[in-house]
Amino acid sequence: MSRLFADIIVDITSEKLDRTFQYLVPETLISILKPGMQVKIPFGNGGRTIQGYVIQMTDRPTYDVERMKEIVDVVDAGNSIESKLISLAAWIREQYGSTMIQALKTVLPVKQKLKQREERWITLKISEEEASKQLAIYEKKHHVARQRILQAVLEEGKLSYTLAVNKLHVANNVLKTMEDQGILQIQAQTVYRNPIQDEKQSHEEIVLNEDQRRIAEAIEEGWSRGDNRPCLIRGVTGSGKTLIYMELMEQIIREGRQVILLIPEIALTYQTVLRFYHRFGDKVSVLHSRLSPGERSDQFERAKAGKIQIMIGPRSALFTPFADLGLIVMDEEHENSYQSETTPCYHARETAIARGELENCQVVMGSATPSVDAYYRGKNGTYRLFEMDARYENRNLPTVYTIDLREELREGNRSILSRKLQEKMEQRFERKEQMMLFLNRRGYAGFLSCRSCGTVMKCPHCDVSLAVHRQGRMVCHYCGYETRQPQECPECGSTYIGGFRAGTQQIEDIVKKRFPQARVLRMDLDTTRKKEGHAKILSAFANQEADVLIGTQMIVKGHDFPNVTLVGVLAADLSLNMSDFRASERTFQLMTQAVGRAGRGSVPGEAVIQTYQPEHYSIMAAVKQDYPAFYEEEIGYRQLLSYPPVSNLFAIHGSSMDENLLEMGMEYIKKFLKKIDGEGKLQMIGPADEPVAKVADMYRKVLYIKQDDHGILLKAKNQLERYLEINSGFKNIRIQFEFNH
DNA sequence: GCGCTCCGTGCT
DNA sequence: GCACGGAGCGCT
Repeated sequence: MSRLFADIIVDITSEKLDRTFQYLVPETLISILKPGMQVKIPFGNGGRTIQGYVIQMTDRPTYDVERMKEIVDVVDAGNSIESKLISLAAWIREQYGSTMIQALKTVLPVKQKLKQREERWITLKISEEEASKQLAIYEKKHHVARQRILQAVLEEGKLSYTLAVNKLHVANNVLKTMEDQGILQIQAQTVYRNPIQDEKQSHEEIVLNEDQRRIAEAIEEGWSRGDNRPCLIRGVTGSGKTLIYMELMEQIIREGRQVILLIPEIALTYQTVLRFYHRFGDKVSVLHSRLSPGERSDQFERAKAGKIQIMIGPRSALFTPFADLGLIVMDEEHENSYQSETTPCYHARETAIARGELENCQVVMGSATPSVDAYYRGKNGTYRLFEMDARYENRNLPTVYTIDLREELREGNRSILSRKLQEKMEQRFERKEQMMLFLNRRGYAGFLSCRSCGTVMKCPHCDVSLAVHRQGRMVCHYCGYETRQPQECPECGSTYIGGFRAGTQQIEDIVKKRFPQARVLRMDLDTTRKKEGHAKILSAFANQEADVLIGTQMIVKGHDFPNVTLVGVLAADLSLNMSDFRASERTFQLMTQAVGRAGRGSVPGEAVIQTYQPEHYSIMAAVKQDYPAFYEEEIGYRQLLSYPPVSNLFAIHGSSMDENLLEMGMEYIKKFLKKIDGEGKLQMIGPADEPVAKVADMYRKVLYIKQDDHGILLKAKNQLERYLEINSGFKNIRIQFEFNH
């Protein structure tokens, strides 16, 4: 009879031990033991017993069986926070395809060495006079190391410990002895940084308006009768969703439970956090990307110890180890920063709901423009859907002008600024009001369109636009279809045909040339690369040090400038023609946000949207700020083409330094999937090059699989995982999985 | 993370 | 030659 072995991870919180160790499974545990379980194992030479997590079980040993130790026992972790988070890691692993270690590391952050945030200082404990005497004694005794150190402390007064050891070559034990003798003092300054500065908590009474109260009460009423479905609030910008969150949070805190508030990284500004701090005081803590891993685990420790009740942060805050988590709030649910870009590629929305189910906690999401996925589930009853259409303080919607760029060209205006936009800009300069010009450019692969009739070159098989590559090639990133770039438009025959490639820099030049008096600020990757560059530009603009702010997506997300009364969208099509089935959705969201930026103060705002496709539903709906209209159109297309959320799309991403090997590997994967899929249930597209086909010398390909039933896809994924593991041919290919991304 | 071994250092 | 203690290693 063959023996059973278990790969066990010993202690995830230590960097040095983030790998597995193999143990024998005793007879008595064979039928009980499962991956994810906590076990007691002997570890190290001292024969001590510690706890570990079973990652996977196998009958093939990878270590000398003679030297292998046996699992002692299974630990009943019961309801501990760790065991809940480990179940969540197991869920992530299953859903998104990664190793258990990767999943565990995502969920339980690795502790950094303590020394990183500890700076030790050496000072004199005796008077300088006594020190001089001591120095003479050392000289006599030929204690050179002690002489050196004492001399240095006498001169400097204060000496860094690491400097003393490294530069002065003084051994640690020497310093220890001198400390013991009462000559030196070694102080460790542990820097605990609370991200929020101490500010006064104002207990101002906040009153919800009728709409807000209605929704808050409805949600709470549902909870009280045991309805644990996630809640989705669609409320137009300025309808006061935050107040509803606060009301619900207050309720949960009163019950003695804790809350996680997820917000997109980009919205994590001081002002946002301050609002919650004012309301909830030092119960609140904040995570953000600037925190070092050590500081991050500090925050998690504080949460675990019950020192805070509310954690605010980006998607990783989702894994805060609260003992009795009662509510996860997810603001701006549609934001794509909720999608993890590194393995495991989890989505915070789905993962939040999974955690909610595991820990019996509620999930509330909100957005002015919910993702089609979430709204679809709201409509079909998987989520509870609440809608608010009235604007808070009854501010008016901005007036929106749609400009057809084809017409502009026909009438002889080749500038990127339409005549309407120029006219509106002129007015703002006269009235000393501010304006924003928004270029929704993302990625580098441009598309090709006819400047005369607006026709966009599309893939004949996939209904996505073709991406322009070098040497006049056009490629479909979904199926790999490739064609030569035409010299004239296939629809109207015009030769005025080209890719749209203007950047923010060019636009800045054009604006300065047209309006020499303009004070212009530009915000894009170049100008925000420097530390705090982002905040500097925004505050300069807020202080009205400039009239025009030109930028990409980042300028339209969550920043309120009361004096901005005009927003210009330079080319709405740029995000519309990305080769991606979510292009329309993203365009609608961006347009809606952009338009929403105009007129946040008392003066009514205006917006100009320039486009080659003014009749496109996502632009027409954005102009009217009409989410339901957009959704109805969009879901129709998704249904027609079997895209998520109606169907499921499973992506297998492969990357390798060796292009041929990668191509072969991806074909093998396809063959394997065809083999296990006897009835032809899996609809495969590709393999094809990724939109960016080569990154840092790694070639990248992708294979898509469509299937209505998520379960069938999961099964195929699990079988494929086993296949990849067994076949050594895949050693030099990195395979990543993604669901519905 | 923890115990073990190795080795530099201090002292006689 | 011996005692001490820190650094680094390996743990299945």
